[in-house]
Amino acid sequence: MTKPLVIFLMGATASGKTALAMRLRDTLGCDLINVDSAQIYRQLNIGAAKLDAETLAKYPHALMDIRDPAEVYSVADFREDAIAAIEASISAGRTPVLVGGSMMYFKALIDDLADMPETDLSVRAEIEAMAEAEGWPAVHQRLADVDPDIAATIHPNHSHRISRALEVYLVSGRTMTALRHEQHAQERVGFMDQYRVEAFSLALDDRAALHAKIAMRFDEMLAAGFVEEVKGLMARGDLHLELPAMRSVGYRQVWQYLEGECDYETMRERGVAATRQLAKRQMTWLRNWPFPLHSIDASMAPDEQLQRILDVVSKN
RNA sequence: GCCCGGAUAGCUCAGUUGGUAGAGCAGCGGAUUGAAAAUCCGCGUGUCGGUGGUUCGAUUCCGCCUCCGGGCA
Repeated sequence: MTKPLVIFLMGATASGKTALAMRLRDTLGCDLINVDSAQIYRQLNIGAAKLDAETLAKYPHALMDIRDPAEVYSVADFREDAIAAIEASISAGRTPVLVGGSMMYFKALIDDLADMPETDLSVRAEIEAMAEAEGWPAVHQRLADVDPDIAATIHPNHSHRISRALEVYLVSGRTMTALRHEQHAQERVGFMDQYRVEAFSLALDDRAALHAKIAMRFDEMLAAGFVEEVKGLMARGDLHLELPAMRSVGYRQVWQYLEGECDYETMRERGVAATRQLAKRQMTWLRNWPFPLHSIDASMAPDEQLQRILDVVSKN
């Protein structure tokens, strides 16, 4: 019994992964599944580098436009949705292709997540208030009192991770360490055992060229009406900068510009810099990925990129 | 042409009462178990504009030069 093929197309921002995915679909007739934490949201279009509606109709992506920007989508939500989409594709006799740059989403997919309580926003707010009053190192100390093992792996300033670990304990009465032990003790069938995963890493290795491309693309977004798009989101009245959707690269900077925090040119520079930093973090994930990736340099000709995937996939 | 103020890291600037210098941002590397395009950690040699002088020693004081602001003509 051969395992069903699942293709990962993991790329840093501005590496051309969307174009490659479209060619792959043209060639193999595969199903595209979005792995981008910003494209999950409706109304995040230009700044999220989302394909236009017309193209999306021809190249449908599962898990795209599935949340309102006021909502919070989590990596656990993603894992569940992605597995459903993968299963649907396979049972329809096609090959699922997961395309995107949210590396933690890919990571959670292959490694599974421990069975932990979902985020509780009110508990998170309590922890936030605690940090406000005493500082994160103090909150970290509280975490160390109940779960020293996890605290030892988290830096005293690492707000989000401290918050989450403490939240798990406050909500469930169980420590993250204990829950992770349980996870590892279970004999669950792993993602990698279940599917034949062929993972491709797409990045532009020439850093100067990558930076130039990022700047160019951000300018194109501005020319396409990115500021207007954010203005529209602001005008809804129910969105704010604390929401994950509005913290996305570019959206945050344009939002701050619209609030008068900086001038246009500064906004542009900050937006471009934030994109560069995102690409760098994505490349850190790819460089240190737990299993070997088939790497494709983004400067390769499109046909060559496609051929590289076909060569790997057609083996066996 | 004259007067005043600048010239220090890729950028904005601080500083050295004379002993060759440090912040923020950017950049680079790393971490990552329900916010992840998030969040956090680590990394700072740069003819201190040029050139002469004073000095044991000048980026620092003095002269001249160059460039950039502002003012007066």
